[in-house]
Amino acid sequence: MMVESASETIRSAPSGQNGVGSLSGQADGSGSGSGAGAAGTAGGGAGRDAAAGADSNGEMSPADLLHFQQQQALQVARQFLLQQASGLSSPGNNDSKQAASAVQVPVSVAMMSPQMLTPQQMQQILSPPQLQALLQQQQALMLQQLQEYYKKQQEQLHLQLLTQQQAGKQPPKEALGNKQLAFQQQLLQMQQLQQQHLLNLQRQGLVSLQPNQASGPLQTLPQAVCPTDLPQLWKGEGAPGQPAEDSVKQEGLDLTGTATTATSFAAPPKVSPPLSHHTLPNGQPTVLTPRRDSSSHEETPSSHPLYGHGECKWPGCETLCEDLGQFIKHLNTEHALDDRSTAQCRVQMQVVQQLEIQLAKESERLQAMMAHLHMRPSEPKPFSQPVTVSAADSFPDGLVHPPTSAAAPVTPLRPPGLGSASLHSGGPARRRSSDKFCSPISSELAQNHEFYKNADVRPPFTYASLIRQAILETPDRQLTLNEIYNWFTRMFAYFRRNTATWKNAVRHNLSLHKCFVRVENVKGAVWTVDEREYQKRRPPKMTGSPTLVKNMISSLSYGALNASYQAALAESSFPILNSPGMLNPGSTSSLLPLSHDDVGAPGEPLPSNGSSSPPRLSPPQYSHQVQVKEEPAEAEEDRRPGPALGPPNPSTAGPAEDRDLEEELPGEELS
DNA sequence: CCTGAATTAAACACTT
DNA sequence: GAAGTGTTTAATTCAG
Repeated sequence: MMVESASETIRSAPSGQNGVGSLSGQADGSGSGSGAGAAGTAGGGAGRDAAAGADSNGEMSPADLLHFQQQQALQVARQFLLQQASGLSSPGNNDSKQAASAVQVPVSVAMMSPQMLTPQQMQQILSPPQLQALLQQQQALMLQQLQEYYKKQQEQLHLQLLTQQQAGKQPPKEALGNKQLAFQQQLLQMQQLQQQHLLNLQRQGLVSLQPNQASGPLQTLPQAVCPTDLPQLWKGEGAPGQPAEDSVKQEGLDLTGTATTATSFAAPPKVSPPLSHHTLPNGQPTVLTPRRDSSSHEETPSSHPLYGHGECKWPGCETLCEDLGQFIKHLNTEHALDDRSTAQCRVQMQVVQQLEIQLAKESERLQAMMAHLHMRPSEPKPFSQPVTVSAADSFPDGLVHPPTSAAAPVTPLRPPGLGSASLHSGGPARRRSSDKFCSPISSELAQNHEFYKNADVRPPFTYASLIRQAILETPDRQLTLNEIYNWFTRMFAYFRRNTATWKNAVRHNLSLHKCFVRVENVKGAVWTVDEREYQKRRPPKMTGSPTLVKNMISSLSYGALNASYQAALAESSFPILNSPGMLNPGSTSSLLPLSHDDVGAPGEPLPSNGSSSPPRLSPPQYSHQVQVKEEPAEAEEDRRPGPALGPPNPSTAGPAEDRDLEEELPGEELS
């Protein structure tokens, strides 16, 4: 299986280069090939290029390999995610009859999405002493077990890693083996992450995974639960549209006798202490419910989270076991601590991680919504923040973390604020809506600087905006072509390869856009940016569709969550929505740079722009600017590029810009 | 469906 | 002549 998928991915990889855009890339290749039939040269070129791509893949570099493996791991994770999501509806399905094993606690608790319960509610449900005792008991128990296992695992993993790394040094012959090893390493990383996550969650008390799943990632889950549905979940009505009645009923009967939030949450008290037969192979009990058979709670109720409905719930296993004893035996033999198991664990970890991230997002969104509506959230971010942080910081071992960027461990392949754009959006850099309306390249870049620097992910900006950024970042706002190249390679890992392509694109953009002005300098030709031109070329879209502007503004101001907004969020996870700043309604500062860049405030917050005044942009100004910004630009277009950059923000950049231009290009251009 | 923007590829001219 | 730089054209894709 490994082999097949590997080769397949390799095959498809060439065109995409970054794997992401393989589809469009291929289409491109063939398209231009056939289309270029008319133009003989072009066709030949395309063909040759494709061949070259294949070549380069034949001898995949280690980096490529790793990248490809990352993609694959993610793929697998996504699949699992889907599975888990569909199996979600039957949360506590597993037996509760049996004296609950330690793991069971979180199971039942999990269903109730505790993070949504206020302390008050909890107190209503349980008497304080009860609650206290319960919590302590469970937490201690879980913690102990998890830590124990985690420790063991660590040692094992370490050893494995060492051996793997050694083995991985062998060259071509064992390419395949190496791939597997590397893949497993990836998976190991994931697993560790997951373990840690679980620990953290447990520490935070009563936090479990089920709710996350219930609110699954909008991007991936087919039956994603929209935020408005969540309350229903809290009420114990089961996942909407899912045949979860059985499990719910079961849970209710066994534990509490009712299915309401309150009572079902009270279930845990029954949970009896340790008694688990052996150390649990993985600390996350709830997730491994089968999607389909979850409703049929036939045979043996078991105390093991990995055992249910007479079969092993280990991912991809489904081995039938007569009873618990047999299952335990099976578990110990088939799912011992080996490479495969750890790999699978790792995948599962990724699943959980994704879900947690999603939950965090939703929580934050809720916060923002409530803030907007002047409601006071009863519980300010139970663990939405920790989710992100915990993965990164609470890693005692430091064993196999991606040495890349800080962002990498949490969201391996995508920049924190960037969402899935680079992950599974169509082409690499094509169609970057973020570039148009949402993402301020400067702030986005500042935030994810490390990420782009290290991750081989194509930045979601247009060449033009990147070039501009490069130029504007310099003190004198001018760069030679070569310096621009260097900036690209310095700032983005992605541009460290494929040089011919993007360099050509850079040159092309420099020539194509009027906003880039070539200036003969003492030391040769340098390129500068004509901000006015740059701004001019963007507005049209905004002016063209007032509704769009409106939507955007409302989004920015946390207005109604209209459908398009949701869709956009789900689909592409706009940076603007995900960026930390945006999640905090109060922080106008984060909001400002955002628009001020792409709205085109000429005065970019540059390190050293002596002339234009960077620190202006007060909120009111900003919003005003958004709405009006077109006018000046267009008027300016018709008229001459005079001092009229419009009322909103005239004096700042306009004149300054002018001065710059006049200085650098003696009047000639600006036609 | 049309249009504009962006990307990619390629040819060509010019300079070093 | 090769390499780098700059300009231009064309094809394609995508979003509005």
